[in-house]
Amino acid sequence: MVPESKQEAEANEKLDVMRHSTAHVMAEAVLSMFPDAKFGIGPTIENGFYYDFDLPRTLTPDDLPVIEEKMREIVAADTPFVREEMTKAEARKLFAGQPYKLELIDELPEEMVTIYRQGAFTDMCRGPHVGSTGEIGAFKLISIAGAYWRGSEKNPMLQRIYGTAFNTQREIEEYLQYQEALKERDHRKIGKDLDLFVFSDLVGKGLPILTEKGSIIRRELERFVVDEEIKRGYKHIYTPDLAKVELYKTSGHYPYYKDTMYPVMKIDEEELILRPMTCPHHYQYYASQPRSYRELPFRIAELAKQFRYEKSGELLGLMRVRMFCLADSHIICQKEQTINELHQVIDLIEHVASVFGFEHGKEYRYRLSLGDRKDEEKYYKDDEAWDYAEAVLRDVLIQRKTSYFEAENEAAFYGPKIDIQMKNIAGREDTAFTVQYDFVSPKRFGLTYIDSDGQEKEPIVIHRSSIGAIERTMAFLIEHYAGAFPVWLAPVQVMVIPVSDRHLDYANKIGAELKKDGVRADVDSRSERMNLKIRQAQLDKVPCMLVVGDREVENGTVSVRLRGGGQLPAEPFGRFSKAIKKTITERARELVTLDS
RNA sequence: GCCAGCGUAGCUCAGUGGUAGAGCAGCGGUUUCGUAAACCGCCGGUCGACAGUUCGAAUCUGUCCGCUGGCUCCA
Repeated sequence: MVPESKQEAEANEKLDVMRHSTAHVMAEAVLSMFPDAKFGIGPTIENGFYYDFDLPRTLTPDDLPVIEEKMREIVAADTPFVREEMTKAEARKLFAGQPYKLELIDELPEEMVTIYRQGAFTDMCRGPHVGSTGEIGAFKLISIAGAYWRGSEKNPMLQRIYGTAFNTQREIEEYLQYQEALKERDHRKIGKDLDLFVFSDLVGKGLPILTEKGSIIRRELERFVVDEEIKRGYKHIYTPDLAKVELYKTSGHYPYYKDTMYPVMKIDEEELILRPMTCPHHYQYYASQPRSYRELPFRIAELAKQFRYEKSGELLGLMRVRMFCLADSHIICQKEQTINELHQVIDLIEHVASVFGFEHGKEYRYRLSLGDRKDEEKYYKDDEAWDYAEAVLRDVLIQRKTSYFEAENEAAFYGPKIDIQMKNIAGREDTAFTVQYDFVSPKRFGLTYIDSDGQEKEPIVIHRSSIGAIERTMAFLIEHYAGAFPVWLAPVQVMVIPVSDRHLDYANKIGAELKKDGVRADVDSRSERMNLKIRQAQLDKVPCMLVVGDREVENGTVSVRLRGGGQLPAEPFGRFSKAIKKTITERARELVTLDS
């Protein structure tokens, strides 16, 4: 998101053209292997390209080097890319045996289409392309995947080949090495290495078990958010994870969520479901008594477990699960209070993000998620309310002078939202936090308040999550810190390491004192060498190691080794203890700062 | 859910038709050591599950379960 210079922009554009041409060369290679191949589309993507094919047999990874070899021959032959224009009628004749291309031709608004030929391969394509196949740089085919034609599961599934291309072989190697390095940050790998969470086939997929260490992190996050919200005027409550299905029919969620809800449980003439959302429970709390305008904004918050059926192929570690805990809230307010409330919500989210060290424009970006007036299946019908709500959210973002992007067809059924989008290590973007404007629920539930003029009026609801779904936020944090958590989140904050067994008493005394003060300190009392203990504490990413030997016992000091490898001179224990406690309460990201 | 690949000890992995191996971890011992791996020994697996082919299956086939990469979907 750093603005690129003119030269960079030109170089990137050139690279993009070359990648697109590489996709065409791959298509030619595939055509030579399968003369009956039907072609889908073959665009460029970040770092490479893909092409979708309908082939007489499924591809295996062994096919990739064969295709690559064929591609190299095409590049070596240095055949020119030839551009041609023709009428749609002519194009239909040319692509008579290509049903997918015919479909695309039919949908083009222009009368003329452009085609590119190179060697035996002809494709309908806007271009541009490199002059000839010899201009193609270094490339490598990466993987095979299934992909529905035009992205709809109702369409046939095509075979997609992903490839990467750069100007030089060296850049490819660097890129591949970088990809390998990213795998080391994958929260699933770190979760296993640091023993943060596990899965059991018997418990079920998408249902993580947090270990003791993982649970410490979660508890810290929960304490942090609950305290912060209570400070900011939220009422923190508990509501049941189950509800009668009628609740969700009343709320209007049922038709939109029935595919993602778990089946109804019938018991004693009642029909219960595991809740996919918390909102209707919160409305029932609000509606339990008549409300005055003096009580608004009425901010209800809960760490709410929610249950959603996600297709098995969509599950991803802690990032995508079937039961998650959302730091959820519903703010019921007067229409004229919404803008101020929205600012306060975003202030809270930005505060949380800054404590985590997530930077706007780097780790996250704002997405204004809009509805689609024409899609009455997916969105509640009320054009005027949509226009108003979208304008309010847009104004809030503009008032904050923050950059954002707009996305059509990403809203909730009850209104537009501002989503805080974060990228995971694999480059996939997900919603971390969300703020939603809801003009539907108050009507559905008959939520009202008595205004100062004694009239009964309809409020607005703002749905929001402050630290998002805790599982997902943990996943983002694990990847963000690569497992090296700031002290307040670290499962073990201090590891006391005696140099030899005779220093154990002193080590235990220090450990006990830290624990008494609420510091998560462990003593590595095994009969092992100090070097091994240091190594293990390093691998476990323990922020502070206190090495204690003869010198420390004698002087009542500790020798502080920091996770980064940095080492502080021997410190009086009291001074270290004070410093670490300060680091923890402040939720600082520095490991320890010793006052002079 | 769909397409493809994968599943061997707690972890990382070797073993491709003749009946299972390494390193680390764990356990027992020796060592008592100053900032990222001391040494010796031991234990550990119905090779994801179930069916089939075969004289014989970790290895071949089928079904199921799980994981990985995509597609679709989403906090």
